[in-house]
Amino acid sequence: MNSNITIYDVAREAAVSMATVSRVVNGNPNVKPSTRKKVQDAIEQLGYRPNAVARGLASKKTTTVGVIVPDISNIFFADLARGIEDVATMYKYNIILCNSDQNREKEIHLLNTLLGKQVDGIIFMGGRLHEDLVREFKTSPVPIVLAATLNQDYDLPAVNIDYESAAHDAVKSLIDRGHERIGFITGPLEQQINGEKKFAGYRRALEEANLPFNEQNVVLGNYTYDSGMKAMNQLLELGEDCPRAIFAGTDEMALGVIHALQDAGHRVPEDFEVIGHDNTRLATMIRPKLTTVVQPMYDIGAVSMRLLTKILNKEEIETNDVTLPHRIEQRDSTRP
Amino acid sequence: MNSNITIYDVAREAAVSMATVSRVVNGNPNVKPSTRKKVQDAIEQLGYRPNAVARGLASKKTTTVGVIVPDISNIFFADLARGIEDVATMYKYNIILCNSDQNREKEIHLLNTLLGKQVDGIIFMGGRLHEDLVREFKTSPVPIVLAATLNQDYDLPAVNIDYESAAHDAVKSLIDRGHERIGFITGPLEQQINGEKKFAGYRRALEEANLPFNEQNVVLGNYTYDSGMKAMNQLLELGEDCPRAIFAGTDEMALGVIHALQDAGHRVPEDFEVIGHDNTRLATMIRPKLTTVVQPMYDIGAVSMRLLTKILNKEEIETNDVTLPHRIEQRDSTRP
DNA sequence: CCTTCATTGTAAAACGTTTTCATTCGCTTT
DNA sequence: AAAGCGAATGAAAACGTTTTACAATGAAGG
Repeated sequence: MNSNITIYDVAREAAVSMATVSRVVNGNPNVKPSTRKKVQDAIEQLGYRPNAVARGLASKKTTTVGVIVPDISNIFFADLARGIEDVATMYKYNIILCNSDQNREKEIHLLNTLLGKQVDGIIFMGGRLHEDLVREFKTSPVPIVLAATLNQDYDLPAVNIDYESAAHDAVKSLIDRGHERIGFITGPLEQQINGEKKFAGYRRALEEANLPFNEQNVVLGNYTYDSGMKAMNQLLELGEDCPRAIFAGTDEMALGVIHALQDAGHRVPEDFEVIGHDNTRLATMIRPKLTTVVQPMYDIGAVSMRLLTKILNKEEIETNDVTLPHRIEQRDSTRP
Repeated sequence: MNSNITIYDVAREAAVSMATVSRVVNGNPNVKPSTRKKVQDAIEQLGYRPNAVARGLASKKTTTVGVIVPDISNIFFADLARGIEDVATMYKYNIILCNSDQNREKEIHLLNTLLGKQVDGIIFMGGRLHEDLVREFKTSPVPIVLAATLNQDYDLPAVNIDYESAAHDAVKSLIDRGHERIGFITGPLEQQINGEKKFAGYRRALEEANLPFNEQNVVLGNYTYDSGMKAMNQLLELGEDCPRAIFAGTDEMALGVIHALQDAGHRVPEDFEVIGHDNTRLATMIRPKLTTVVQPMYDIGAVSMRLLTKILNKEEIETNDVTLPHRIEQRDSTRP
């Protein structure tokens, strides 16, 4: 309809130059009110809609940022993405969303695609940061911030919670309830967040209570419900030695744990206590409701995007590496 | 690093014209192999990365499509989005993702933003299509396809399942089990999908079985878990008259229903049978596992995007209005 | 009434591609 | 050897903005 009408048409209609039209479109104050009015009327009349691509070329700003997540259909990243999008909207940015499936080559490819599209910045989420990816990040022509993603050297802008401490708190709360054997169902240990952080927190809590670490109590999952069930069933095979308190690395796995337990005829929290991690909406959609570590995904997304805007605007920044607070939400999968 | 090097630099380095560089970058066959090689080497050497914005301006194609969803943090739309993104990637498109919150003004605003960004097409999801939005859609300079979204006149490209029939089947299966009072927990009736389709299916199933329609058996929810609980509790207040079979408009509400029932000391499926709708991943994350109508969200997304690419490529199209099959996934919230 | 300095407006040069059209090149064909 | 022809290349004009460098206008100061 109006997609073929240009700034030049508006200029002609309003009998001014295109620079003037550009000024009014961009809110430049150096335009006489009467002229502004004239131009606005012309815009209205013609149904003019500025071409963002041309604008991007001329100004070298696209008001678009790239977002790379492992998988948007994962409730966890979906929440994060929503946080990002909300503050992006607030600052007039749009989001190009990409799924990486945590695949290193895809990640690099997506990064290059996004840079080719001239995004003004990028927000990245991923489990493991390969060195070559980090290298690319560091030489990127636009700022990149990590959301809920650790990098070895902590020298990239990032927003996280303190995973070590969160895991520690969760496990300690279980210990404080009198448990001596604590199961830990974790995601892949290659991922720093599991292997270095949550796991360390688990061990620290044990040590502080002078409890022995027993390898058979930690079992690997892959974040999914099914893997949580499977992991719990594996623990149950320990028989007498099976831990009666479980800390699961994600809520979804925790649900699997609880159902595996219930399917085997056990009661939660009477026979077994379980704590999850993330506080996704799932946590309240199960009976018993899940006690869980709250990782504020939405906030992490929002703060990441805000941090990115700060960098883009060259605002003063206290710290590049922000740590958001966590806490444990007490529900019914642990005893009061 | 390389973001300032242009096609012109490559041309100089390879001692050819920029037109030739453009040719090799775009895979134009009319380039002598030796020249092609020379250019590719220069590209490699300089780390040249084509500027998609300039490209978009010159070619009037951005290989970007806009996606408008009510709320990406909703598992339902997240799945859909993943389907869209996957086939978009397949066809070398990127996705600009926007949340509308089903807000009419936001929807219109987003549409205009996307058109301003010169997307090649748009995929839209939303509950209710206001007339002015439909008008904008019809005059849009780029194709728009509706995903899991109805429009009154069925004259826009769209991908859906047959909601009326799906609801009918669900309710009929309940009737076939001997129920005479069937509860229907629905989303807002202004939304065509509920008010016209699912509701109609519900009534048709009743009629076909010569069962009376009773208004008190249908109660409104807003798609959320909590609203499902609340709705069920409201039904329970009917006491003796409370239906013992419930059809819930979404899985999430169905979970709420089941938990409301369990919290009140009832057993599912022994005392009450429940059928959900959508078959989100939630369906298997509850005990009893949820019997539900499967609406293939991922597929709807994927097919929508595929349809869009067909339109963009001017491929032959059988029909603009595609209906995907549905079925009922039998699980444990209904008796065998 | 003439300077001088803001204030507004203009013209034109970027921005980095694609694309059109013309030209040149390297071979056959005659 | 000339002509012809398709393939390969190049020159330059879009594409629709922003931005820069100026010019014109008008008001204020002397």
